Amino acid sequence: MNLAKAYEPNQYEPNIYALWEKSGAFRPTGTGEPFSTVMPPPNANGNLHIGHALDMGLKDILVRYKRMRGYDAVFIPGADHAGFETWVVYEKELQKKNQSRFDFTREQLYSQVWNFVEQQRGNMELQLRAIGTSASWDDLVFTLDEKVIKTVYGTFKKLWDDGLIYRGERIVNYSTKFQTSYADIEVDHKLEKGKLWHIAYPLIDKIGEIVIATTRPETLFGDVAVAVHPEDPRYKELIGHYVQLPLTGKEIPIIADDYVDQNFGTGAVKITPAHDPNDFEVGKRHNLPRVQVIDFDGTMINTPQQFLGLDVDTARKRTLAALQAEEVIRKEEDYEHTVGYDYKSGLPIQPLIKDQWFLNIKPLAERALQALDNDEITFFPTSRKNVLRQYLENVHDWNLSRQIPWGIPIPAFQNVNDPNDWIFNEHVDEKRITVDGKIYQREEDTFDTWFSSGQWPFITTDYLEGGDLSRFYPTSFMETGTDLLDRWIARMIMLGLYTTGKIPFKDVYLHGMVLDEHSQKMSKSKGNVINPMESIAEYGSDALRLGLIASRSPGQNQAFSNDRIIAGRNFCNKLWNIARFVEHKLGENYQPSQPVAKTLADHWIINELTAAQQSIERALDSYRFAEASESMYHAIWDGVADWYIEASKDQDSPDLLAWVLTTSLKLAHPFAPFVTETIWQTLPWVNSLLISEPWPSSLAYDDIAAGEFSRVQQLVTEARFVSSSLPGNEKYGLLYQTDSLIEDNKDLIQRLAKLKEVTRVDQARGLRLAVASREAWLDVSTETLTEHQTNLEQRLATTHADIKALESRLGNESYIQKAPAHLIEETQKQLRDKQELIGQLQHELEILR
RNA sequence: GGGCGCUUAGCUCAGUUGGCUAGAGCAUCUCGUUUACACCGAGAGGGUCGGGGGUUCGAAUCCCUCAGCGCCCACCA
Repeated sequence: MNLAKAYEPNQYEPNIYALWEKSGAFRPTGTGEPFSTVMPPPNANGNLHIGHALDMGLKDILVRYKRMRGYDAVFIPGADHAGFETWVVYEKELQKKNQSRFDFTREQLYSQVWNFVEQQRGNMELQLRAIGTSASWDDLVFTLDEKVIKTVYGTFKKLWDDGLIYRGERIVNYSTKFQTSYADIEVDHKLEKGKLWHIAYPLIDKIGEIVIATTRPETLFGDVAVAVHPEDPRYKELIGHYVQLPLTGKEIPIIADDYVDQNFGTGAVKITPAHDPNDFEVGKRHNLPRVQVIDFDGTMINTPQQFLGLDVDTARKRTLAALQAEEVIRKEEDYEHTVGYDYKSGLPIQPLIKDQWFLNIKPLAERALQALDNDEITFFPTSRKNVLRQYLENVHDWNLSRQIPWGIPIPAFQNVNDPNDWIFNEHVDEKRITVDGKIYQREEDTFDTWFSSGQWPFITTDYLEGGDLSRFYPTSFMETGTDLLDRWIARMIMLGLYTTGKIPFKDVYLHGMVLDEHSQKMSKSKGNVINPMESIAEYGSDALRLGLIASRSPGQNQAFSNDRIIAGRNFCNKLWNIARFVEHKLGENYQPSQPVAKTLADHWIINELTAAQQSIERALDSYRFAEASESMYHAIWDGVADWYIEASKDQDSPDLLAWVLTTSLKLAHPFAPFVTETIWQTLPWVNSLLISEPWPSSLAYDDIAAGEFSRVQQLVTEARFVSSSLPGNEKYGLLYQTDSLIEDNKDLIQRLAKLKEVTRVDQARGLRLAVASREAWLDVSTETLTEHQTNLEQRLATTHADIKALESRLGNESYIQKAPAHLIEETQKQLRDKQELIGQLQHELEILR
């Protein structure tokens, strides 16, 4: 088969993927030790970004590697309904049509979004195929599949029965833009320069005033008290007295509470239970009323007429103006504090009171901490374990409720006659149900997406049901972005341990962000996004994968640019051309016999590839992807292409050449699946899929012969180096006296070192090559030789310095006593070599003088 | 206020428990059309591993300290 001169990935990739998929190669084989990894489900209606390509690439390398090593390997794919994310997109669609969520019932909205997602869902899955993901598609799970909902309800019920679920009125993080509450970790905290206003509240039954300090004057209308520290001498006597709230005339009490810090602000705090979590707690302790002045849509309510309906920002300005007019602002100071922002809209989060479902997660977190303490889960990088521990030690109750229709409905019903009577029931498609003669109305909220995602490993493996894939739980390898450590990894560990009693995965690998070439975050607005699909179209899927994993270490954000993809593309082309050479050399009908090493180069390349294989294994077994890929890259490019292929032009060893090609393809396959399989399919002697081939097995070789080839290399390298440093671009001849290595490899040496000829002579002349244990001269004229003298002198000087260093190391008694024997031996050998070299160089200089 | 990480060649980064002359890709310079590949080959230059101190026979690697940068967590108005 004639291969084109350059590898054109687009011509082959889709067919190769189809070939794999049709053959069933992605499915677990059922034999061997189980190895499993679960896909962090990409948004079903989204497009893959560069992070996904890295994410999937890393897992796919491992799965392909394990598969070849004989594991019963599975990569379980998924698709995420991405509750809130998708909802935000869909709500925009509604707005375009001038519609609002309030025009529809939950069921109507749910089915509308379902259709919306369904239309675009194929996209993401096609893209996963384009990046070469060898996922077991038959086992794909969508996060709204029935079995997911069933399992989630089961978990919810268990938590409910264990008394860990409660419904309560709390201050929640509320997005007034999207009209839903958030979990704590979905709030972005930003440090901001603001103001602290000191406002005087006049006393009612006494002369004087009390000055409070606040950053949020607009919430003043919701004030129900002023709190001071019980021991504060400034205010002690005022406790129990009343003040008049400016602008409203409302009378509110001065109360005492330990929570107040005497040293902050004025030592007097306005208490607004409806709009501040601390105040909420104070309010509960003192049995204060709650006055909500900011509505769920972000506008003012329950205020004097002039402020009604204003947005928070405007309300603040007008309030301040009004207070100014009443002359009650005593001071205005600059103040830096953190403000919570909606991670999606960028608008401030409002703390508002809402009835929500909470999970008391402390007991689950404690269990997870135990697992961490027992090292049941290994983290890559290890430092993330402490980050996770810190998070687990500080978790607060988890707000599970979301006020959006696109998600898994919370299976709870409320007694219409008794608001405190809630029951668990799965009939969420009915608005009202009757149980024991009582009528119950359903909860309209849905679950936080992460509540179901947190159960992903045991859902996708059907562990609770004991399904076909249940043997894969706990999963072997979990890999995702560092940003998901708390929102996903932590929850999977907690919910996995709680529900199954087992850790959900043994190893966690976290990758950093893929940044642009200037280490900036990629974003559409900056226009610095590298689109994986465009890269694939231009350079090929393998090129992208190779480029992404190069020089990348776990947990570290790293810059990325097209250069790396191009380097990957070039490597694929190199592989391609190796194959082209080999196939041409072997002929169209070649059928290999058992390969046996004959030439020195044969022994050497077996040694090289075996060493590379071992280093790839070591690296991949500890998830050092970049290192594994680098070993593979250099073994093939430097070892196979630059030396072995060149050598094989002179010394024929067809069976071994075939072995070298197939071994190279196998070693490269996890990293560059498409090009290796494409080549594999062109080999006249194979009738299989590379993806299902076993990992290479070793071949016998002779260490000494391999070492001999290294000596040829040394000679060649020296001849090249000296030739290139000589004036002009002549080809020189090589002269030698008695040297069987040179004698036996004349042609090879001549070709590799680009020599005019290699000749045996009785009387040597010219320039002696500085290679230990070799007697060889470049046949140069006397003039050239003279010009080369400074060169020689320099080498002599550096060699002297080297010898000195080695001698002093060996002269150090502590070194001899404490350093390992092999190191000392090595040092001694180095010294001997250098000494021999210096003898040769000195001899050369004497001749010149 | 806590925690994590980074500082190594012009650029972007590797460097596993301390141990060969500290590496890679890209970039730079010189030479080259040898029947796989110019998406190539051969060769070269370029680093006191952020500063200082310590432990050690030996430190980019471990410890202390200083400086600069980045990220995450946190309900003090």
